[in-house]
Amino acid sequence: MTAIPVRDRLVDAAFALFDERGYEQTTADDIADRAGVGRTTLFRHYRSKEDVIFPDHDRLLAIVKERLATASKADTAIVAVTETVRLVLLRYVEEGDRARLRYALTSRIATLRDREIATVARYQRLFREFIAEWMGPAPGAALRAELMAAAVVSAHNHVLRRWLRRDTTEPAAELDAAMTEVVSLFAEPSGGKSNGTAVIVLHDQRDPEAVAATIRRALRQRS
Amino acid sequence: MTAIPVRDRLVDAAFALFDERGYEQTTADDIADRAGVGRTTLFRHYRSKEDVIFPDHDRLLAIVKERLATASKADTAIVAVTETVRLVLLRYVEEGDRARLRYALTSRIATLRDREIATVARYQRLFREFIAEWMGPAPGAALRAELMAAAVVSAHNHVLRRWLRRDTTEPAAELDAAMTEVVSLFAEPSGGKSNGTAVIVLHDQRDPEAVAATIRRALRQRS
DNA sequence: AACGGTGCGGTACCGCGTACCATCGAGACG
DNA sequence: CGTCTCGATGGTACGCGGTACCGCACCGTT
Repeated sequence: MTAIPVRDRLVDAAFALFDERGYEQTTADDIADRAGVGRTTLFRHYRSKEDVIFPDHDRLLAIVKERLATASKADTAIVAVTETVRLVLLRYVEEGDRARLRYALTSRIATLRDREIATVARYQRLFREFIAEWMGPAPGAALRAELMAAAVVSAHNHVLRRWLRRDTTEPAAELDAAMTEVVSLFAEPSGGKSNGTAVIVLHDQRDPEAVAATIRRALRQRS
Repeated sequence: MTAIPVRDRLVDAAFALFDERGYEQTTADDIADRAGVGRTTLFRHYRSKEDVIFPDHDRLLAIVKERLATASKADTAIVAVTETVRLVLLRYVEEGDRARLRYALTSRIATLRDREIATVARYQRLFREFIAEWMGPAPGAALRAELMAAAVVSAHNHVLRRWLRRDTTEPAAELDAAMTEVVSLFAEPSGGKSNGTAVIVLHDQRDPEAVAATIRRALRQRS
């Protein structure tokens, strides 16, 4: 009769009840009852009441870790990060309206919002460790790795939220653009060791003084 | 006899017990008992068991909000952010060993770590809103504001953790350096509107090609 | 001395999460 | 076909965090 697995029935019941009565007004018994199972079974499949409406982060975290680990070539590090972030974004997008309903809940309920933030921090940690290893033990690299990891995750969340709010229908393209901006923020000059004088002539829509200021800043940050 | 206020006694008891038995092995009754009060009194002063060992974030959040709100001059926006971040850092540093003990706990106990992360996110939100308003409704400003807020908070946390781990004795100076790096990352050319061609001649220790690449990147991120 | 406010303790209750045990159904095997 | 095993389920009881409510003692005021 009910070919739908217990886990899925619990998820459906939880989303429906949270939407109807609100999160705090829904007890674990309510969810189990609507799913047609006992309360024990609920906690057997999900660690907590919150877990029911959150995707399987453990699995996705493992995927991210694996994806980053299998990219040791120094040159492809940024590519690995970008592709991994896109992978995570697409996971959410695939969920469709379910992700939007979760977003509506996390926007209203402080408990769920905190939970979401905590999981995001775990992703950020993976990216930070990867970037830090990629940058090596240079002085200031730890800070730069932390800043870059934060930027990567923020870019992802920014685009994801825009998609959740239906502000965009092309989340993948927007993520690429956002990641391009992130990479350009942290781009370092290539490691050429020779000394010299640079003379650059360029056409730009802005005030030459402003351009010169930009250049001075860009070079200063490298020293 | 006991001139020490109830609130402080509870904090002392909580830190001591968490350190001795661990967080989960300590019940709310244990804390109240050691503080010489009833369990009811504990929850009258602190919203939850976790709250006892966390500083008064509500108050500090209000201070941050107020500090940012009283800085509308466009030119001093970065200064306002920097000074506000330093203000928060000094709050922690003033706590001394108590902050370090809390750090030891948040490093081990997932529940407390998640709590800490959630509060940090609230600070980040304040900075994001302030920076976004400062940047105005320009296209891409929302993303840049989010990235910058994340960077500001990450820089703060990076330096704070270094101080907590006794990796530095000059947290304020290190924060200034970190914030300088953050600002340089996000520095924009001044808003001159005129068109023109820039010719720049500069002396630099690096390969002219590398310098040119840096400049192209710096200008591209503006478009 | 009567009064009201304030801080505290005690009790009861709800709900989450865990531990433990009983049960049932689907094969495996004699 | 009977029985045994095993995995999944349900039920019960418990610990603990957090809330609501009530009663009490200690204040200063009038």
